[in-house]
Amino acid sequence: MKFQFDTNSPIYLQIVESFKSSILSGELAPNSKVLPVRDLALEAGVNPNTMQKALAELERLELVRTERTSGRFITDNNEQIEKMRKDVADAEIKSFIQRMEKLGYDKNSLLSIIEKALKQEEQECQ
Amino acid sequence: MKFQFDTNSPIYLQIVESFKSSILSGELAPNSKVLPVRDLALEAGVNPNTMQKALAELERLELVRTERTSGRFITDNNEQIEKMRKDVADAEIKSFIQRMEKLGYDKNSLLSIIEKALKQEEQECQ
DNA sequence: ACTGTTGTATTATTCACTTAATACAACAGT
DNA sequence: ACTGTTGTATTAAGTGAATAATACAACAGT
Repeated sequence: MKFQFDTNSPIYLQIVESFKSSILSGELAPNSKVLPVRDLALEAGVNPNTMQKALAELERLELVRTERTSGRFITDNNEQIEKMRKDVADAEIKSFIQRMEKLGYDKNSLLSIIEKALKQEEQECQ
Repeated sequence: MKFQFDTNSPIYLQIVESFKSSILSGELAPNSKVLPVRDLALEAGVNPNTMQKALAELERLELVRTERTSGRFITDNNEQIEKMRKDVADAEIKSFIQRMEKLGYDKNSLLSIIEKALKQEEQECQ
């Protein structure tokens, strides 16, 4: 798990978002073990305190649980995961539409533009 | 022009983005006059220094020019505006697709989800 | 020439994020 | 019981964003 940070928002929040996506997509399986804080910090190239802050936030979101002192685990609440996944996707879409509209694209033009972008990406991946 | 800031990225950058969209969409007409820094700061509820920093960045991006001491004006370079608008939209779409894919949505499911969201929003606006 | 409006520069303070270096607490495995 | 691995807490220092309070510089309009 490699992180690439941008300088314009707190690192720990970028870590939270990265984990969140991985958990919601299932890339990190429910109930699977999370690496120790120190290892994760080393891997991501950040201070252990920063990683700890990110994990504490993930715990607050109930995406991760702590079993002192065996370590941390991805939540096993599949319903919660599926619900959050839908909520996050919904928010993502809404914010995307809003930003595109502020750029002057109306709802009609949006669909065709996205279609074009998707087709282009498919070709590039081949 | 009202701003609503979130706490997780620098205010001055959020201001830059807001102006940028308004300029690229044409909401702020080319060559039109920009309000004085102090007024804008007051309107946005931020410190004049913060607004000044945002405007300096917009100038660096050549979206705004300064005529000391008449004030600031939106650029009149329409080609540049149109080019930037396309570039920004393209980046916006790419980043959106990438984030949705990290959430586990493949390209096929994306289109239908967006269609649904667009239809839903149209109804809500009526 | 004067005055007001404009952008710009300077200095200081506060606050959150980040790093750093430790120390402590709880338990699993032996 | 011992040891190592885990999470957690604490204190300090450095950095950049934001605010605050001024002061200065350049010109337009009169």
